[in-house]
Amino acid sequence: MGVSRKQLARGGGDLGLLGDDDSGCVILHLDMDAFFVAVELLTRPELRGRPVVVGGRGGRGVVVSASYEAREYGVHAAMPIGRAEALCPRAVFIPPSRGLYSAYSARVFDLVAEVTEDFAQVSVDEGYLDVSSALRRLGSPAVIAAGLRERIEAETGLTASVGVASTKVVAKLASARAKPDGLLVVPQAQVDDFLRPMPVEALPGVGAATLQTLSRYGIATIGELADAERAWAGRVLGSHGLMLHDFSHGIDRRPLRHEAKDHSVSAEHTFPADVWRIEELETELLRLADTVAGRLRADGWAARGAGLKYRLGDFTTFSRSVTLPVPTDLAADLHRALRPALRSLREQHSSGVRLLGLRTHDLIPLAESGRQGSLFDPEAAAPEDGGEASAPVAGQDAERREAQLALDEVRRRFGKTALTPASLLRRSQEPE
DNA sequence: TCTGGGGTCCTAGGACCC
DNA sequence: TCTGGGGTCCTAGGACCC
Repeated sequence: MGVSRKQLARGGGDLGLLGDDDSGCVILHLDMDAFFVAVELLTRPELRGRPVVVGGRGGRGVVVSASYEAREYGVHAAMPIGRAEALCPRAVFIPPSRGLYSAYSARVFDLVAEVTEDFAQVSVDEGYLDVSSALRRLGSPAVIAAGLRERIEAETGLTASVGVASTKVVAKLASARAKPDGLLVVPQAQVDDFLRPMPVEALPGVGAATLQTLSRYGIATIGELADAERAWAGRVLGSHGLMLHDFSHGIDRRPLRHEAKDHSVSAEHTFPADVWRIEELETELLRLADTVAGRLRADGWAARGAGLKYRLGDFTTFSRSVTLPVPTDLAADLHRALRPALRSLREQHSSGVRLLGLRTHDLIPLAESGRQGSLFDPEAAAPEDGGEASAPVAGQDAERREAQLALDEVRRRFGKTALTPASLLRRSQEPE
């Protein structure tokens, strides 16, 4: 597989940064170009070259992905769909098909894994590679990056941009600069020249709040942050500030792959119009519980904690969380645990509700065995003082089976689409 | 123009125990 | 009777990312 000089120069040639000195630049950041839109275009090639926007759910949706043609009109991700329509009325709007994107994502990361096992996928369309162990087999980092881009395009029809540098933060900024369909190497000697002119908000970790704080102190570029004292950044922004100051010098202490501390599974729903009736809120709570519980079971987790997210029409958001009496992966348990919180929030705040969310946290893995009731680890269920367990394991087993049977029966009778939350609700109220 | 959905990480205060 | 500090758990909220 030959890598042309031309391809190496794409996206970076005008900066004069690219080139032979990729020594030590073993970190690659791979970022698919307008990924969701690009996948849609594979099956609708007639839309190529036109402004295309993936996003939707009429009314309250946001832009998930916009083609580069649409971006010319100022359309970008996270923008309300209504505004995108106003900016670019002739754009084609496509509702997202997440399953399809996951399938293409898997194909892309299969190709990544052929380069090196030492990679970290950070989202469907983005990941980091450490190619130090692949150098002897595949060539220099720039050659590896170019080869990977070629293979992805050949095998999937999708284009990716790649940044090559010695740290994650610089590689990420490099791939952003290379977009679309580009490759950029930032040699170690040129990191400062590359970073300093950029706006601070280009740094990952600088969002609206941090940007406001920094601008209060007259800091607008990465160079200005780099010139500030590190200790000052720590005083103003805490540990976050220390990391950002490091970033501004191209220093990134984060490991390539880091194990998440707080794994969680959640679901949320924004209503088409604000909801006022408690019955409707409880129905939605049950629907969310069923979604989350199903995913917990599919992934083999039980939750020790559960939380409610409650957002009013004016966007003020409240959260309530509880520690569950016993770890669970059942919708009925989650619903029962959070219903009192929902009711009390409804009483405290009389205005309409825009969004309801349910999150489970403190997840523990279920035992692998097919043993029924393996969910309930006696140690977790029993009080430490050795006194009487608050929830005898056998009783929990029975309840678990019963609740599952109830859910299954409703599904059998009404089918999945007609999940009849009302009947589920009735059942889940019975234990009380 | 009016703000999705699924996540992670951090901080801070109060309860409780030693 | 008053006063400690450290550690851990729990909860609420905020910031950020894709």
